[in-house]
Amino acid sequence: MARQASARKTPATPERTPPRTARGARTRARLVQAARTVFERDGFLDARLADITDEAGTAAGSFYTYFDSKEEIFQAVLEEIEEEMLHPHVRALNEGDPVGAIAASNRAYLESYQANAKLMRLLEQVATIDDDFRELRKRRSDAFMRRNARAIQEMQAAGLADPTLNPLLAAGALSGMVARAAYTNWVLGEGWDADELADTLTQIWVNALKIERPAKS
Amino acid sequence: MARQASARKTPATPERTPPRTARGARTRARLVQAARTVFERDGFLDARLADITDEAGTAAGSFYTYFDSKEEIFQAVLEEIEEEMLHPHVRALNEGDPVGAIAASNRAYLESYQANAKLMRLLEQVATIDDDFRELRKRRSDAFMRRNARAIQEMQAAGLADPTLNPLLAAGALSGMVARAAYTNWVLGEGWDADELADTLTQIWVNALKIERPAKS
Amino acid sequence: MARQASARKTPATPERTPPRTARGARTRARLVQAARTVFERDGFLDARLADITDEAGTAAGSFYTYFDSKEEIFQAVLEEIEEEMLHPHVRALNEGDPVGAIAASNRAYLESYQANAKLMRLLEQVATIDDDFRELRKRRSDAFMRRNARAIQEMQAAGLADPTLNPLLAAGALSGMVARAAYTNWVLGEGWDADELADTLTQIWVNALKIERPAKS
Amino acid sequence: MARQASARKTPATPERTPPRTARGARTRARLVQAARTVFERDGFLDARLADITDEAGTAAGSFYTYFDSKEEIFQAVLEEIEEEMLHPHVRALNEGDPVGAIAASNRAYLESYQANAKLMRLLEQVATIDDDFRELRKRRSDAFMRRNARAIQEMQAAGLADPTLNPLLAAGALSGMVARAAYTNWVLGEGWDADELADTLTQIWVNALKIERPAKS
DNA sequence: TATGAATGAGGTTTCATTCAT
DNA sequence: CATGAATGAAACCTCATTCAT
Repeated sequence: MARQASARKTPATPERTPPRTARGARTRARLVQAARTVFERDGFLDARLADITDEAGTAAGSFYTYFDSKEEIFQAVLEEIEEEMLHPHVRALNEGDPVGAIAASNRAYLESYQANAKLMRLLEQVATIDDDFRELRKRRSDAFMRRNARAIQEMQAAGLADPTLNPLLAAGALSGMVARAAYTNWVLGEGWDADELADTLTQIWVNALKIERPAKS
Repeated sequence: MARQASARKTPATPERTPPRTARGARTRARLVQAARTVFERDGFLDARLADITDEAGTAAGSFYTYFDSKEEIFQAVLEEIEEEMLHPHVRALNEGDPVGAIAASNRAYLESYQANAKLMRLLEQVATIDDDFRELRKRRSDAFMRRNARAIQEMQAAGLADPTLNPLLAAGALSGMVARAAYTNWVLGEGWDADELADTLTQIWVNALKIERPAKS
Repeated sequence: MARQASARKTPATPERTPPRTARGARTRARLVQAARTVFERDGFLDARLADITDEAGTAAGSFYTYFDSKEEIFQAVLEEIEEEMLHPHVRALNEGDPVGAIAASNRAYLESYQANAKLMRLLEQVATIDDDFRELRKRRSDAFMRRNARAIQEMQAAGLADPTLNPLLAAGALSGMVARAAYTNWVLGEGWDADELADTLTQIWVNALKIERPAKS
Repeated sequence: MARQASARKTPATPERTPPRTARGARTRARLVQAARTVFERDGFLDARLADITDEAGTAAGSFYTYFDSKEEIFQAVLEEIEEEMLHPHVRALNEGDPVGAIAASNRAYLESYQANAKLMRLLEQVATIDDDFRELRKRRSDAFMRRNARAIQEMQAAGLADPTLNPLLAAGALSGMVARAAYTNWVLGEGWDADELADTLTQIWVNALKIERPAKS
């Protein structure tokens, strides 16, 4: 009796037989789109599966053709927007112009955050609720941090940055600062001016690392 | 999953006839203590009122003698520990030794955060779930931020800090940095060394403000 | 998230905090009574928990105050009628009059079976569906069988029964024969005359064991 | 739990347009084979049509090309194995050697039961659940019983068996005994030795009928 | 015929909240 | 005030069955 409950909500297991039909793909896409709408409107917790299927215009049962849980469809929502959402900006802290690189990086992060503010708020909520997503988020910012740490090290090696700073910690702290500022401004609705904020963050970053502006202004 | 949609109960109305008898006061205290235990163990969402009354050793119905909702008892938990938890540290950014003051402030914040890590994680969760608590938290960090902004302004006026920084934004960014670092380290479990972290944060703060170390105290 | 499912349907764990109130005891009793009614009317499979709570006149949720599953309340139904149902008859195969003892035993079994035919049919169904109840039933008939085996051995030792029979197997086979005949007659509705059936079973039993009728008739 | 209430689909109407093409015949056969596998593995109740079509490697919808219900395909499974399963043994109770005939009959029954134990368990379950299959099973054992009854009558007429026994009832009881013993041993897993069991059953049968061993064959 | 997605009724389960004792 | 049982509105999830391709 009693069918075993199959393992649930695993961002670690994205495998699931994808739709084998064009119609299936369309339905799945409608569900993911609907989920995003509902999640952004109601938050993860208050979203009911029925809301999602209603919004998608499918029967309640159809949800389970593609997903096992709210977590799983949330995962799908995230994947769908991975690119537009994930810091696509840190290209080059270590070009010829470190200050410009930092400014560009910060600006890119803030813009992307602002553009996806609803989603970021959502992520913040889910990370708070679900350990798997917390881990996911942590892994991502760790990667981001490590990249920044490397950049700092290189600047230190090049004699451009304060050599007494622990590069990993400094990277962690400064990356966190930017992330937190974005959160404060667009999720909590602080109401800072986006440009001023970007400038101040960059200024702090540059000051903190004691970056020597090369000859040029 | 389920979990009823969180009814908005306002932390703005903490008034409620307090227990009239000694027995009542004791029961209420047991409930608050139990709530803290359960919240810290299971998180706000997964905590059921039944868990709390069980832990407190009272009947389910007794809960409503003192509280109207989970939010309200959470509020009570927060109040009970207001002192031990809330930045008891920002005493003196503007003493004669600004660097020392910043270092002390940061250290105090981190220590307090570490000591109450479970609770902070909890607050983070609840703020994510309940608009009223989000507001509450924001008001608090706003206050903190404004105090720091004033201190920065004073240092700028005294010629001790980079005058080109927007003091409000800088205060917001740097306060957020410290808060985020604490969260990363003790909620997400980053595993940084507490002393090194404190030192680095202070160093960044000092660098960022370009604080001139006075001749030496 | 997601509260763990607590272990289910265990006839092995009859422990559960009993009602602490008279009202509670009454409600529980009403539920068990209702369950019996519904089970006997609809069978175990087709009985819905809602049917039971409706019949008992309680709210749907009240079921879970006392039971975790349909299996568990079925267990309670069984316990409630343990005495009236369970072969309370095999007192004395080994009295002075073995034939009379066998006749009495068989007759008692058949009468009890007939009186509880609906329930026996139910048990048969549940044992077929649920391994735990299959085990339960097996343990019971094993005990019955062993008692009979002992009686047979004693008769063999006393020179009253065919000494070449394996007593355990013979006891198993003959006990099973009676049980099966009862099942055939009152569950499958064979329509044999109860007295004739009892006589024939006894006659077979006596013949099979080659019991020497003592001097008397 | 759930499991839709078993819709009564009548084994009495096995007629259904048989597959018109060779491919159709193959698909149908694959389904029946798969059904047997799944039924034996999971039991009738826990078998889902999806399990069967998966196992058969066909689409879910294809099921309905050949069957209307789980009951109907179960019926087909039974028909497919009618021969190997159904008492192919009662050839000759009434030959010159009644004891030998009984022994052979019992042995054959037991062997066949053991060989198809999984299926017998299944039948037991389904007969418990579905009235039509209960009827089916009853009709079969009735037939078996009547044949045995005739044999007993003949032996009685020939002066070879206890003339005071009601031949129908005795046949019913003794046939049931064998069936029950087989069930106990191979479905409930009693663990008796097959040969000893066969010998004991035969011995009981012979004793019960008081069969006079003829001078010797 | 075969396919595989879509459907939705039906049942279960949870738990905040009320209420009689 | 305390108790602990009763309530019932939500939600979830399954799977036989239908249907467009």
